[in-house]
Amino acid sequence: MRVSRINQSTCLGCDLTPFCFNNEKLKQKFQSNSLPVKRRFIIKKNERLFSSDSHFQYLYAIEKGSLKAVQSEPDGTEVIRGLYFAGEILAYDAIYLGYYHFSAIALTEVQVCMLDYQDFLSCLESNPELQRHILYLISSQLSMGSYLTSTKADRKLACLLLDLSLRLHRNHRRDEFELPMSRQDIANYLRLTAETVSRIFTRFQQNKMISIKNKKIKILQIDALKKIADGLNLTP
Amino acid sequence: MRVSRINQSTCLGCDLTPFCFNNEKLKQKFQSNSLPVKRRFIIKKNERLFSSDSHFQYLYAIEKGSLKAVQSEPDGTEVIRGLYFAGEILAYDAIYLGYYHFSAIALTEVQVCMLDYQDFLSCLESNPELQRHILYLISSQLSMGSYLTSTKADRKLACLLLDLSLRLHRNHRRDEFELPMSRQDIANYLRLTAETVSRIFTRFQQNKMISIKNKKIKILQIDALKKIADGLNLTP
DNA sequence: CGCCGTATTGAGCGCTCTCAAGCTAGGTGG
DNA sequence: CCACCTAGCTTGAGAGCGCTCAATACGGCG
Repeated sequence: MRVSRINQSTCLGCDLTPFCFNNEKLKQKFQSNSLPVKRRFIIKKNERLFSSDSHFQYLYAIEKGSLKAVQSEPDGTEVIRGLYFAGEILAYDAIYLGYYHFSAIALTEVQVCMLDYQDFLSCLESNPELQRHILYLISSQLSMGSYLTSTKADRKLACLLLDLSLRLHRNHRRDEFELPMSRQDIANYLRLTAETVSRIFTRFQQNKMISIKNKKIKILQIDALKKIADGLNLTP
Repeated sequence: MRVSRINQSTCLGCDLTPFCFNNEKLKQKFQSNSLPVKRRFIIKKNERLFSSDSHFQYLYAIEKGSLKAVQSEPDGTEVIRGLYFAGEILAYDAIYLGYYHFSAIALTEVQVCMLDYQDFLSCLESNPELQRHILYLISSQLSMGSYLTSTKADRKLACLLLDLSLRLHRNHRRDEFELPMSRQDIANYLRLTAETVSRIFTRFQQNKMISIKNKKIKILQIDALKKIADGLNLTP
């Protein structure tokens, strides 16, 4: 992994910012020598943050950019098991397993911050607010990507677009955004083919629900999109 | 909800047993008046433990029996979002939402134990071991049911059978067990139809991988079943 | 024994996949 | 500047898997 250390002062924040180990609040509570080891760095597009099956030691906070979680199937194919965006924490599932469940690969240039899990646990002991917060954060992961179980391709794609429109900008929805991934990656994540994704995109455009220019997406009728995401066909 | 209080001495254990509030270890640490409110009771088959959208207050530990997590879709249909078995804790996802995401309905007679979440958090503050344990438990939920995203019906069903063979007996695999649910429930959970489930069951039997007598399942060739679960067709 | 909900089996349809052929955008070199 | 190249995207035709609808078989229970 190529690592460029960057200035500490450039922190862009994440889900743990209110409890960040750099915060003055926490500095007062702990001796500074007990603060978690922390490094912040940038990886380039298509580079790997960590590899599947490697030993779990760090949680990663994404400050900027997007990542995909890639898992190898027994038959050799690779499936995308998750998408992660700026502000989010990566690798909660490894807490249980003890190793990373998947490889994390940058979809764009990515700025991350690594948190030593053991140090994190030490911090947790004397910080009840952080205890509550981390349970809250992990709990939120349980309902993520539940739309993947849908059997309808247009429904899955509508859900993904709504998901992206929120999560690409730290849960502030925007009706205009840039797809951080290829059609093939979208298809892989949704368990479809790139052809099907392409066909549904054109259908959505014909219905004037969205417009697409390369990777630039604009949601034109969010209510119509939400109806499809809810499994309600416009023409039942 | 009909509730039959039962004797405290009949506790059958759960994932939190090593840290149970009844444990002598913990009794020594806390004043007994600060111990979480706790009730243990039994609900009958098809009865509801809690309802979707109702206010989250309790986590539930299943001591005995099986439950399904049922969610209503906007179009009125109901989908099964999860299955829960003896020893497991229910409703982690509600921590984030503040309300229950789904209704929990008993597939069999069920014995549960309710844990007030606020009291649980209070307990957590002074118990670092429990802090680690609860993160471990919630983390384990993140990889649960990941096979639902598979697109192949036989693969999903093979995964479910292997899942059940483990989780029905507190993670001790048995090659012989009783299906706790109907074909329709299986189909609903796997996002298939009851007909497809039935057809695949007969195919699995013809291949001598399993035998079925009503709800009694016996796994005859676990390796063959695992190959299908891994997405490796026997005749590629 | 007869009833009714559940499970199995069959025939035909539709959605998504497969395979194959164009198309577009962005980059390279003459 | 433009011809070319390549990877990604789009579009089309046909096949396959799971769904729909319908009929039949089974099993628990009165």
